[in-house]
Amino acid sequence: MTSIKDVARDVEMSTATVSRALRGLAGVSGETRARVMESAQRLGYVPSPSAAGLASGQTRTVAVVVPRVTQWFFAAVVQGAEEVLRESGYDLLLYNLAGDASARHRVFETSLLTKRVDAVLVLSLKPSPDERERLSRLGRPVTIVGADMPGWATVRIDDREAAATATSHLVDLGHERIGYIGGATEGVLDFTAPSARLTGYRCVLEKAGVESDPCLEADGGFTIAGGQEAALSLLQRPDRPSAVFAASDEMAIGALRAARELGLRVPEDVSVVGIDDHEMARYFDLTTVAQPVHEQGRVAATQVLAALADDDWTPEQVILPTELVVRRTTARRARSAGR
Amino acid sequence: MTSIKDVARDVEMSTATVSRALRGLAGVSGETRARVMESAQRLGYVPSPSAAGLASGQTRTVAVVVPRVTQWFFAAVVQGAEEVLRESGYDLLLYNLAGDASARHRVFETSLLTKRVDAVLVLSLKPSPDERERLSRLGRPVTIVGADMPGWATVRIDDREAAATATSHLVDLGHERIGYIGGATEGVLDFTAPSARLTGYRCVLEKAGVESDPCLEADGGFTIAGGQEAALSLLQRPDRPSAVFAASDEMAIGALRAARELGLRVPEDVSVVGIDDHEMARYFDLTTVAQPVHEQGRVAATQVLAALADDDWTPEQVILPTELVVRRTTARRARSAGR
DNA sequence: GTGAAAGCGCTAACAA
DNA sequence: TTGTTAGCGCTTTCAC
Repeated sequence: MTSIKDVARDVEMSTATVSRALRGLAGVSGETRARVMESAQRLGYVPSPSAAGLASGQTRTVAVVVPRVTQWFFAAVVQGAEEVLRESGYDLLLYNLAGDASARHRVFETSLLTKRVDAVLVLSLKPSPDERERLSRLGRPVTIVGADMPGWATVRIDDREAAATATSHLVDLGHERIGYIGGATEGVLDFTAPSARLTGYRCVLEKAGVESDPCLEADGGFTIAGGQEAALSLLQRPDRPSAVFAASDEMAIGALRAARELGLRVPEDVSVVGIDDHEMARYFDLTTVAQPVHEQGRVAATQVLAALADDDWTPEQVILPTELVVRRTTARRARSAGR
Repeated sequence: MTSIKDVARDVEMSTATVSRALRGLAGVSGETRARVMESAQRLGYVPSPSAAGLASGQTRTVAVVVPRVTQWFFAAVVQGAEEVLRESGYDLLLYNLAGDASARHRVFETSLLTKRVDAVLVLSLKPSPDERERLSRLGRPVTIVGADMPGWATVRIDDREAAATATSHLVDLGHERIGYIGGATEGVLDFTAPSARLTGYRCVLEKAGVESDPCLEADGGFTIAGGQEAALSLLQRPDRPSAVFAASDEMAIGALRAARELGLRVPEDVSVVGIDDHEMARYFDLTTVAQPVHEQGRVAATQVLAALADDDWTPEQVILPTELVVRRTTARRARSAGR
C-alpha cells in the first residue's frame, strides 16, 4: 500500500506539505500542489481514514440511527441524508434498530458511537433523558429527524397541524364520526409524532363541536398489519365511523384493506385519509397529507455538516411544510353512513 | 477521553496486556482480565476504532453498495445484513447509488473503499469488468447479492427458474398470450436478473408451444411507474394479452394500476403475476413468486464474515429457494379474454 | 502470563 | 511556502 511517505519521497518534499497539498489547504504553491497530485495519482495513493482519523480526531463519518430501514419513510430520509453527506465526502454509518430494544440499548447505552463518528442523525426516535445525556456527552452535533425535542436540533413537520389538516378535510366533507388510528404514544421506539397527531385530531373534532369518543381511537402501531387490525375493530362497531384518519399512510393502507374485507366501499361507505404521501399512496388512490420525506434527510444532513463546520453553531429547529393531497379514498359523507 | 494507557496505569499493567484482556485474547490470567474489565468499565474507557484500525489494518466495517435504499427489496437485504454484522461487532457503511451513474463511478472507480472497509456487499449490480478488477484489487472479501457472477461469491435466487414458475402458473391457467414486463438487460444499474427472468419467461412459452411475440415484451424499468406504463402499452393493444408477468412486484403493482385505469378487471380480464413477494403484495392480493429477501442479506453478511475469519476461504455461490404464492390477481383464462 | 518497544499513516504545532 | 517533530491510541512482535 502506498502511503503519504511514498508520495513525499517521490516529489522530494515533506509529508506535511504533501498532506496539505492533498487536502487542498492554503499555503501550498500551485506548482507543488500539481506535482503532488500528479504523483499521488501515478502512485495510486489512497489516504487511510484510520490514520487521518487518529491524527485529526475526525472520522468524516456520520451515524444515522433508524428504527427500521425497511420502512419507506426511513429509507427515504436515509437516502436524502446520504446524498448530501456523500457530496461533502462524509460516509454514512447505518444503525438499524429494527424494532429491537436491545439494539437500541446498544447504540445509545454503550458508547458505540464514541470516537466512531463526527455527528449523529436520529430518525423519529425521542431519546430518553438518559439517552439524551449520553448523546450530548458525545460532544458531537446531533440532529433529530421527525420528532420534537426542545433544545435540540430537529427537522420535522408540524405533526399536530398535519393531523389537523387531515381531520379537517374529513370534517369539511360532512363526517362526524371519525375514527383515529395512531400508535403508542410511548414505548421502545419512542416517537413524538403519535401524540402530536392524536392531539391534532382531537382539537379539530372539538372545534367542530363533535364530541370525541375514545372508542374511536385505535392503535395501529404504525404498520400496515396494525392499521388493518385497528380499522377492523373500528369498522365492525355497530356505531362505526363514516371516516377514518390514520396517522400514517401505511396504517391507512391497512385500513383500506380492512374495509375491503368487511365489504365496505371506499369512499362511499367509509373515507380514509393518511399522512406521509408514501410512494404507494397514489397506487391506492389514497388521500393523504404529504410531507417532504427525502428533503428532511437532506436538511438534517446539511444541518450537522453546518454544525461541524461552524464552532459556534446553535441548534436549529426546522419545520417543513405539509400539504393535503386529495385522491379518491375520501368523499362527502353519505346520508346513511356512520348512522 | 480515557485511553488504554489510563486503564493500564490504573491496573498497573502494560497496555499490551490491557489490549489483550479487552479483546478476549488467550494468554491473560482470569484475574488480570477481570481487573482490566472492571477498570475499563469504571473509567468509562471506549476503544478508538481509528487507532485499532491503524494498528491492525482492520476496520471492522463492511461496505454495502445498494442501487437505491428506498426500494423495499434493497432495504430488506440491508436490514438482514445489518443484523448479522452488528452481532459480530461490525459496522455497516452504506453506499447508496440512487440511480446516479456518477455515484456508482465514485464508489467503484476511485478507491473510496480502499483502507475503509474489511469487506464489501454489492446488491443487485453486476460490476463491469473494470469494476471487477478494482474490486478484486481491494483484496477484501466481496459478495454479490442478487446477481450472477461466476467466480465470485454470490447470494441470489434462480431468476430463470423464478420467472419460469411465474410463467408456468399462467400457462397452467390456460393463458396463451402472456405479456412480459421486465427491465433493461444492461445499463447503469446493471443487473443480471432481468435477462435471466426474460429467458425463463421465453423458455416456458416455447415449451408450451406458444410462439413468443416480441410485441408482448415491454420494459418497466423495475419501478411502479415504469410497470404501469409498460402495462398500459401492452393492454391497449388490439391483441392484448390475457395475462401479464412482471419481473418484479413493483412493476406488477404498476400493471395492476394500468389495468384499473383501462377499466379491465383483474383477474377476470387480465391476470397479473410478479416476483418478490414485496411487503405490499398481499395488500394488492398479488400473486407472486416469493424470494427470501431478508435472508439473502443475512447469508451474504455471514459469507463475508466467514471469509474474513478464514484465510483459505473460497467463494461460494448460494442459491436460495423461491416459492409461488397464489393470491387473487391470477385466474383461469376467460373464454373471451385475450381475443 | 506479562512487558518493552516499535510502529501503523497521518495531522498539527512550531520553526524556518 | 515548506520542513521538523511529535504525537494520535492502539496492536504486535519479540523478549522474558
